[in-house]
Amino acid sequence: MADVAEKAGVSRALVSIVFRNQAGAGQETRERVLRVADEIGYRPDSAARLLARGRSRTLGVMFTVQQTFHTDLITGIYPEAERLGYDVLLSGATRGRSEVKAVEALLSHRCEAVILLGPDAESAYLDELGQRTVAVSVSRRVPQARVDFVHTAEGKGVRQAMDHLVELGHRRIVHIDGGRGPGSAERRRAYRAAMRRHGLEAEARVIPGHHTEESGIETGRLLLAERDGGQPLPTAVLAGNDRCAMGLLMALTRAGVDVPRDLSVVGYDDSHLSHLMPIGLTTVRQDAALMAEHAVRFAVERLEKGELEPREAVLDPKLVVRGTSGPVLKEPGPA
Amino acid sequence: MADVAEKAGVSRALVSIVFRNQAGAGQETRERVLRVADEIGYRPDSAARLLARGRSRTLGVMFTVQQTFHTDLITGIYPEAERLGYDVLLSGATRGRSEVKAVEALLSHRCEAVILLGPDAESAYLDELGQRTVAVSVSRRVPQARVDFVHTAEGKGVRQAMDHLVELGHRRIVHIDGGRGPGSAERRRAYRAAMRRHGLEAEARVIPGHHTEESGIETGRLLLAERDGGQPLPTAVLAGNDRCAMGLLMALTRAGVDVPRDLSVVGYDDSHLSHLMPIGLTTVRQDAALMAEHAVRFAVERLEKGELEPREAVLDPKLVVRGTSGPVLKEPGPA
DNA sequence: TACTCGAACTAGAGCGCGCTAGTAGCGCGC
DNA sequence: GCGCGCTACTAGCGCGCTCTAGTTCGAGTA
Repeated sequence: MADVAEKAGVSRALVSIVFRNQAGAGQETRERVLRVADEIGYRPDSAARLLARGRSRTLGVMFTVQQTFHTDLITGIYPEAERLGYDVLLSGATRGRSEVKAVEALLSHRCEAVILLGPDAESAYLDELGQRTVAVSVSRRVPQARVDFVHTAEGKGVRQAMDHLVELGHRRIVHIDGGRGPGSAERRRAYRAAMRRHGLEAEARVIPGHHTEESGIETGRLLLAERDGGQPLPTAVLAGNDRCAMGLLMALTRAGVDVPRDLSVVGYDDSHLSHLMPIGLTTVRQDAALMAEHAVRFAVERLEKGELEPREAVLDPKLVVRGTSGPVLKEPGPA
Repeated sequence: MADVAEKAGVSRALVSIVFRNQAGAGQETRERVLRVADEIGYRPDSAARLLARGRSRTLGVMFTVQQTFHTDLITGIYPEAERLGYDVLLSGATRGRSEVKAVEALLSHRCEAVILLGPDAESAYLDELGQRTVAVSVSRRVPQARVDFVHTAEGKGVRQAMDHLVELGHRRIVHIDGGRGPGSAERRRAYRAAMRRHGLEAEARVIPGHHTEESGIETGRLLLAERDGGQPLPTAVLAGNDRCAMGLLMALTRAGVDVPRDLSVVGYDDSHLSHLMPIGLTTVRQDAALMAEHAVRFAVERLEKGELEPREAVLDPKLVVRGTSGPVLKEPGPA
């Protein structure tokens, strides 16, 4: 910085002003400083900057590396953060790297707030985190903790999906749940409620699963095995999320089951995977861009408006009917 | 820090020593300092630490948000970096956020080196980057640039795949390439060479594509349309990567084409997607963990051993035969 | 006793910025 | 001619830490 100042024939302070885009520098000087900086290859050192300023204007984002929906969220976080003048740091949780570790990395890099995408950590930890810093949880509700919360109205989404299936004549509708994954409990509950509401209580069946392709495949195998054992296939499956639905589809299609003729499949998320299949996945759309926007805004507002109470944003999901759901054919007689 | 020092009755320097776990402090004092720090809730400020130390011991990783193989690499980068005592910062390129922007973010956060996963930026930029800092390119060869390079021997991988297919009796083998994606040029060249070597020059056909599922689906549609127009399907397809192979599989399976009976498909990468399909994707395995390890090690060694020349690591790919490749049935007569 | 030596500790400069308080120069109105 | 306000710029302190070059002190050695 001193070099730039000298070479441009100004003081360091002026260079600082130029780089902060602040008033107080002539147009001509401004250009000269920028040109010289470019020549030298100078770039403001954010460590020093944030030390001097006392603020880092940086948001940390914790995500799970393999979750495709998280990448959709990240795609939405960047522009909104930039719009509000914040930097974004990513930290991934992987098999060998726990969420806690990922979050600690963010904090030690001086993030002012952390945005947690579908966190799976214990609520006690999340609460403590919320006390220590500004935290936003996306998708995962943490009832007692001091964290903002952004999610879609899971119940509403499931209800729409179920109404859609029932309208198509489905009765044997199975739900693969997402274990203790974010949103799973709500979806499970809504599924049960919908079955009850449609008088299908007796048919209700929740198969334990996860939010992964593997889980879908496993369930597919299970259902096929049952069929081969004489038990009829369900006519529709409501999967825990799109990845699970994808796995299921692969397993079933592979075994000659025609989707949606023999069986309808509905996913959840509308992650970018959903468009991929030639016939498209019928799914409950969570607006990732909008969720990301809310998460960023919550964090920034808490940072800038002092001690706000944590808030909650509930977005409306929307059923997107594509090719994997269709009317029930004639019910085959009891096997 | 000054508070801690005062309350513990020592100098700030001593507190610094304790927190850096350095020699030069008595056991008793050490404990007292730590206890006091805990009471006050003191945490060393990494910004100041970084500024004072002049080194951040942080590696920046630029990746493309939707590329599943990148997530495999990231999973491998974390543990190796930790082992060598380095922090990792992630920065994603997305639709609205160019690679350049992602890299600049890393640099301004004081990363000492950047690891670029399958970079797509112009070589001029990469070279400039290599001059300015320690840079490692994974998968993408940048001939003239001052960057380390980690990749798999693309030619070898393709050759193995092609030998496998030819051995199974395939002759009409088509290659969907990856455009100007990392490794694509090498794979394309190796495909052509293999066809020539097997005397199949006349059958060689490269269909332009990308490293995405969409591209596979599109190609699937194209091939099906050609079939419906009277032209026979190829008997095998070598896709540009796994994602492309996946898209292709979905399109074909969906249309009633039996893989591998009617057509064999081979992918590239062995990303975690490959295991997913019930029959498994035959693919060329790139060892993500090993690649990640090399990339990290290159970066760290260049950082610590002064002005080393950029190096290149070529790993051996390995054909993984799973369920999507099989022997050619009787060749149907000319349509 | 006089010294050496190492362990335990301290003073204080400096890392690269931002920011406050200031100065220089200039056109303006009265 | 004077004060006024405005723009363009500068001096220099301080952010919270690390690190070098010390100082102090007690034990060991001749």
